[in-house]
Amino acid sequence: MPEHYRALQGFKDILPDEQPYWRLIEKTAIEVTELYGYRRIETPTVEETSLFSRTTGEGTDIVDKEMYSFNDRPDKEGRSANLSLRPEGTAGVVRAYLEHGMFQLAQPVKLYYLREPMFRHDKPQAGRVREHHQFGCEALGESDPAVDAEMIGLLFQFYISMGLSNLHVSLNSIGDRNCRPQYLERLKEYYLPLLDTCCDDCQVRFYKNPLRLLDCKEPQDQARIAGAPKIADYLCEPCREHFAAVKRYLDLYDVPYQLDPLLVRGLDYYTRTVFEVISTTSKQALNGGGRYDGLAEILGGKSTPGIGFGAGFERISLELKRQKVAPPPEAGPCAYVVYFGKSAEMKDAAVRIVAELRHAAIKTEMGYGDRSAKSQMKQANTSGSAYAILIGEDELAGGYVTVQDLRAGKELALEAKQIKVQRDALIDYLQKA
RNA sequence: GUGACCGUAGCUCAAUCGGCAGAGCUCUGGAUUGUGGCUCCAGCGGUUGUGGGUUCAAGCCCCAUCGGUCACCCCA
Repeated sequence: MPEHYRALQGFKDILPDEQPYWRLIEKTAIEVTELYGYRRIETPTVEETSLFSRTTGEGTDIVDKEMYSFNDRPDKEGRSANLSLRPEGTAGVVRAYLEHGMFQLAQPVKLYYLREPMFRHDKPQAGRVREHHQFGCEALGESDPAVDAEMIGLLFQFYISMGLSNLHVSLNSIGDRNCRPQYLERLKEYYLPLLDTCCDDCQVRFYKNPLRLLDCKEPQDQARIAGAPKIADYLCEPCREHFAAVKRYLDLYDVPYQLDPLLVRGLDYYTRTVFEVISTTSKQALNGGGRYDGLAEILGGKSTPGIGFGAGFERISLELKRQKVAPPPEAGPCAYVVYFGKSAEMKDAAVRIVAELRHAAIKTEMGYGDRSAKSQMKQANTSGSAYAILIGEDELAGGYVTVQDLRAGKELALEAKQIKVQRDALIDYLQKA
């Protein structure tokens, strides 16, 4: 047993000082998604492993190397299901859509999830932890490219509303099951004669996931990538039209975007539109998303188009700090009750005042532990409280309290910043102050 | 999974050639027995990540291990 417990590698405490950033993200996300007609959904953190392996894809790193999977306790027959902490949000939402018959509702069904923990057993680094939190949207049951553009527009508005800039939207279409296989053949034809000069990773990619050949960062392979056939030139007519419409609608939404023919995304279920929003300064993707028109069928539902994205709280928070966006500060208390003297009667009176103020929804703190008057005043000051409510022998006897304005400077004489307020008039006084 | 750098008080960091583990901040108390920010004093706080090794002597050198940071892979 360890002598001192520590959070697990890649698992982070989200401390009070960090919370204002997360609150800003949450507040903005709720405002913007609901503006666009999305409704909140929360799905379980744990699902059957196969839900992810069948959708995200065998062969992807997420499924093959990074899932937290375990056997459940066996049932009466001794069978135990293999479960996983979810590595991403889309599969669970689509499962819920099918399970609850949401295909019966008016389509599309537009859903969002917020601050949902996701788990991937990666090696931690900047903007990457093993338990991370995502804000995501999913629009199910509609293939209209207006939905694609709307979602990207929503996302862009979300970032701008928080005060971020220096972001760009990367956009591509990776075709569908009609045209992508043909493109992949052409890509492999192109790469085959060059293969033995490619980097080791690309040798593997060629067989495992040829689309990712375009993702290679090795300098030596950049020239080959530049000369490779582009999927945009091989899209079938429906995909081409869909992509053209997405771009047109994005213009109507005033969303600036950059076409990136090398953007392919790592999850198997994507079709047609794929997008990321990338920080220009850190080069890191704050979110990733795309259309997944075949996903519901994989899960045994009828063919249902869908599109979604997941955005990482940790990365957004990092970017807010990098861009020096200050979240709204936490509100300090309005009143800080200070009591002079250590009699039980005195402390009872102090506790009673604190209770009355809090019941009246006035944010109130008090000194604890019978600290000295000076010490309590110091704490009142550092708490950021607007007023100190002083109660001592005189006040107790006279049925009043002394209210001291802490925002007034120390230089002011006591009389100038203190006022006697009758006990039963205190709430009224503070509410009007 | 691969690689680089780094682990000293709650936080930020000192410690000369290997020679008594320190400071600032925070917190607590005090500087006229009931009055805030500045100042001053004091206190709390450490098995120098852990385990070995070299040495008269290790925070410092060596090995291992754990952890952190960053990059790659991958991805939010």
